Amino acid sequence: MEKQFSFRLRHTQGQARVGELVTPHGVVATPAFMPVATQATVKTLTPEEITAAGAGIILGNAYHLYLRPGVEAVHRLGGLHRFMSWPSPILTDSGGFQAFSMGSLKKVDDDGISFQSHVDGSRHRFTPQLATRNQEGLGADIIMCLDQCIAFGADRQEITRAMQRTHRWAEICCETHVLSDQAPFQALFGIVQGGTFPDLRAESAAAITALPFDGFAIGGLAVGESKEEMYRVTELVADLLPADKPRYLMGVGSPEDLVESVARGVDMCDCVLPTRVARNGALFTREGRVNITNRRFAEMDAPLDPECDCYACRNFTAAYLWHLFKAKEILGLRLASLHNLRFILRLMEEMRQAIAQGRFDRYRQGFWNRYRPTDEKVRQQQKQKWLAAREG
RNA sequence: GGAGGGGUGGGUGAGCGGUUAAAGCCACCAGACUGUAAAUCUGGCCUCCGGAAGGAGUUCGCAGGUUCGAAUCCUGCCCCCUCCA
Repeated sequence: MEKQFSFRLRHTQGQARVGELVTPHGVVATPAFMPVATQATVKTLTPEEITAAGAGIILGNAYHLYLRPGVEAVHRLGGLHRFMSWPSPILTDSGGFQAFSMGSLKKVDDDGISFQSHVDGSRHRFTPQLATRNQEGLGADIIMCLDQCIAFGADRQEITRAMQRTHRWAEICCETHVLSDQAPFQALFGIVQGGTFPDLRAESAAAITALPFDGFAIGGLAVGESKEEMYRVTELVADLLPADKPRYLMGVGSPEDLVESVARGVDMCDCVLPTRVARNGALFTREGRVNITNRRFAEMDAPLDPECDCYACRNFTAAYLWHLFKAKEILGLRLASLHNLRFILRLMEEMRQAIAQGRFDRYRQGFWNRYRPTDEKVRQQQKQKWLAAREG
């Protein structure tokens, strides 16, 4: 049976590209941002709301769904789309990233990842085969290879070993998936690793693009390196990926990073940032991020962002959002999530349009003329503190 | 009228002679969050100087006293609460 997945490149301007992902659940315009629905839900939002915000594809997580409610359960309940009542395309992550983010609960060897459930402490093991079968069982439109993600700061030897494992696992995922009866309905993406070492990235890109993948992801970024480094590696890898396949930069999603990634030829991104940050009161505006809990919003009798067309900004004042957050009302989390998602998805729409019309450079410049990102030093400091707090 | 308990920083509430400008929690003020162990975490929060380290000055109902030293002990006064009449 013929593969029900393809990628069509429509326009390019410089490195930036506009295209379409054709999947069994519909066509997605790229560059696309995928809101993250880790546990079969984009936290606080309904599928209708996510769609209304402009999302054409979302990301689910095979690690979390494997643990709860279980791949078999989702399968029996009609697959992930039906289970969560999401009609559009879904991409699932393999669980490789969890092995990175869950610290002491996991142990990686050459053949897979052994880990303890963060839910009940039970012991499990993911191999490339199982990670692939899990995602086949969930029924996503696009599934990801199991890979090993390494934190920034690891030494070259460790990065190399993780990269080599990722390559070996990629072969196994390909071999496993091609035999599946799901193969015609699912795209399989490989993941390039290699940290911030240019030669390792090149080596990884060569190894991964040699395999019969439907698309290619850049993994192992946004894990602590500076933005300059992240952009540098993104550019380097994107240039080494085939032009006729989609390129997916994993885990990236601040407004400025999306603009810079698209400028370097990235077609897909996903990120928890817009929704997570929203739940903590940080909202995107054209000028940068603001904390809605700040005193200055207490009596602002106007939308947070008058230029925003999201449900929250069309219907409520900043003062009301401030109140909801101060009172810890659930609606605040929902409206904030809706706003940030709409901000990001609109940014993507605007970029697609700008590229198609050959004015992306100007658009990008216009973005930077207004947008002030968070101070890099502050980010690094707080990140360290966050990690320390989680350990202790 | 009789018996007892208590008054601590915006709130609550530890402390009961020095290591206490005074725990913790809440509130308040700010910051962070990038393939979600996240509606979480980190700072600040008497006043003044300092970016910070730190320094100086005023604090534990009010007024006296004991002591080298008091939120902590003593005396008086003012409030509050519980039980019995």
